[in-house]
Amino acid sequence: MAEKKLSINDIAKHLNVAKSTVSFIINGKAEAHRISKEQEQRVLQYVKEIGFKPHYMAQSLATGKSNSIGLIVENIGDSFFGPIALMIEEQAKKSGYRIIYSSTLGDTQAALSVLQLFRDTKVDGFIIAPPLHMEEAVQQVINEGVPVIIFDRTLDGVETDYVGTNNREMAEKACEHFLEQGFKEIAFVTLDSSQSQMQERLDGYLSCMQSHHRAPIILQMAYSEERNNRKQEIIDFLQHHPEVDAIFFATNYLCISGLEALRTLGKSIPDDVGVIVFDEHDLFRLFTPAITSIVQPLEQLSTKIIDTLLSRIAGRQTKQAFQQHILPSNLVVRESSLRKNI
Amino acid sequence: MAEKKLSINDIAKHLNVAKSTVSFIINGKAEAHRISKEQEQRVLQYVKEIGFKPHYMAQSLATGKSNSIGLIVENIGDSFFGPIALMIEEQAKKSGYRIIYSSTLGDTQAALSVLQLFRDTKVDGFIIAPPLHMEEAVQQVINEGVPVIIFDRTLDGVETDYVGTNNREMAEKACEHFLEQGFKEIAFVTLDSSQSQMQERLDGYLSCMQSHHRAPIILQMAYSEERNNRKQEIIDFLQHHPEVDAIFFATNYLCISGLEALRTLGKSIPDDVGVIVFDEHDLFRLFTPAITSIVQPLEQLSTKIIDTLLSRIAGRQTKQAFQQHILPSNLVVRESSLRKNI
DNA sequence: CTGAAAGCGCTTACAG
DNA sequence: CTGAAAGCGCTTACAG
Repeated sequence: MAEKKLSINDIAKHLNVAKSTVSFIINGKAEAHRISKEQEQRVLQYVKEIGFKPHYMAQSLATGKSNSIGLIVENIGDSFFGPIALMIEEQAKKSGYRIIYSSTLGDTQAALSVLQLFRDTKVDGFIIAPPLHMEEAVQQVINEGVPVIIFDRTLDGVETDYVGTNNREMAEKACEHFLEQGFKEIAFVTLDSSQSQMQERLDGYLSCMQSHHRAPIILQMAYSEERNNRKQEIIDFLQHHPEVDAIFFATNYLCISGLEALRTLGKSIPDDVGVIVFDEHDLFRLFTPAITSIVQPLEQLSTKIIDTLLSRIAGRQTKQAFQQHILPSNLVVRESSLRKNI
Repeated sequence: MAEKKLSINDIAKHLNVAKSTVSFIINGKAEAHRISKEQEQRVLQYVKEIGFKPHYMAQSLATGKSNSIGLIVENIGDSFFGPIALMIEEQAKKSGYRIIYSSTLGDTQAALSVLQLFRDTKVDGFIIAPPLHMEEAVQQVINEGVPVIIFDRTLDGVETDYVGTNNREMAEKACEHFLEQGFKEIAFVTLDSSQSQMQERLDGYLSCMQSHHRAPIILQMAYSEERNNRKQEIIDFLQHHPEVDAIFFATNYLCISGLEALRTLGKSIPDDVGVIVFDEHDLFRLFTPAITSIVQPLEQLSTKIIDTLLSRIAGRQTKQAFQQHILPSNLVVRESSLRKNI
């Protein structure tokens, strides 16, 4: 059954030409090497006939290119990273690149080891939403000349392209919106993470509270927490803070746990507690009441990420300075943040 | 900056030993080749010192192994495939395999071309949730001796391992549950796809209806349909079938569109219409009312898929017959399928 | 116990 | 216009 795979060598022999001639023709460099049209046709014809496909590994070894991109995200099964990964893949495919991915689940060790693995694989470029403490390792990759795009959260002191959203501004906007609607005691439920996007969201919240002379009420949780523990932790928090009449969740999964907690406590939204969440999810659109969300422009983000990377790989921008691309999100106001009787 | 990458050759030269000796030692075959402990220590020590990592591509080219697995799913951003991909990756990582993935979005052409791409990459094995008409291409891969695990839907006539769930049985069970709860006119909303898992779910529904002498009411939609069109199509369908008092959705995304449709129509669940859906989603747990779901054992499925594949790759099961692993799902009854006033 | 050599399948100066 | 040859970095019979 298993037909023997033919090589460029076999073709050369069969056709009585040099290996290099075949190689040139296959790679569309026939003209550049002034190979006769007849030769070219003959080879192309035969290549098609036997369905020859070059051996990627060999090609990679010889050229030093792998035609693959390493994608390192937090969780490929997440409603933020999943769709982004899908779109990035679609675009990469058009340019002939494969995606090798890995989910870190926020674990720095895991991220470091997969970064090493991908380096060994000689990926042509990286797209990374890094966990904490990746600065050094990522900088090293960049120093080796491999293009890296950082997204979703920045990496302090690392010089490379970044794509993200206006976290601080949107958080502030969400908070202001609560106040405009007459909510007074606004809690912020977030991760105990010093990742930049989390810090920015926190900053936005704090800044709003401060300028309105209100005391911040904050719950910070571990990323690794089990879903059930998260729910319980939120319940405890709310019981210790009965004054809270609005909650701003810093991520979609925190909000999901939060909605479970509110349900358990029998709190009604938005009458007892208003809700806003950073990031979108099918759940938030369809929940009763629908949840006000800060929606990131996933498609634009993906496009910007992959375009920037491909340009770097192609070397078109080698001299261009690294850029910070901030694509603004959108506050989609739904029922959960509207005071009915204002 | 970019330090020159050292090769096995450099090591050999530096240490004054043969390349092969270094290779053997690095690959733990020192003993088998009766290399002296001192040599081994000396080499290992130096390897560690300079942080040498073998070049994967070169290794692959020489051995014919790539240490990577091709994962082809419908949509990596989906709440079924996303989590499965995450778990498969976690497990594969432990055994030193990378995952290269691609989403087909149900498009056979896309799937064929990525299959070819992965073959050229010399992946060591495939995990595929195939779209239609992949029989021939997949069989060809198998014939070349590359292990393939098919999951979620079968491929007619293709001889290989399969991992899936008891679609037919669960669909029947869901339908029976509706009837027990006093629902009479049960509609089935599905894809117009002849994929096996869809057919099995349809069969289960039909069989239940038949044995209770009820006429089936079916809506079949295209996978490629835009979300908004899907919603509208469901609205039209329900308006043409005012008798419907329960809907069984064949997939999670169909149900999401369905919930939007019901909301637009102002129908209340379960009083006007009961709802059950095949597959789980955060939305279904937290929706008001919570939606009864058929929950697949994602973790078990992932484990079975990757274990089976790794065994095949290791050649441990070459002689073992191909197997059909059917892991049963669970009908999680929630509010949406309970008749309040029965 | 160890080393020289061929080979994996390609690319690319270089020489004619 | 075309071909012989070296090289990418590894592995693995084979010979001593």
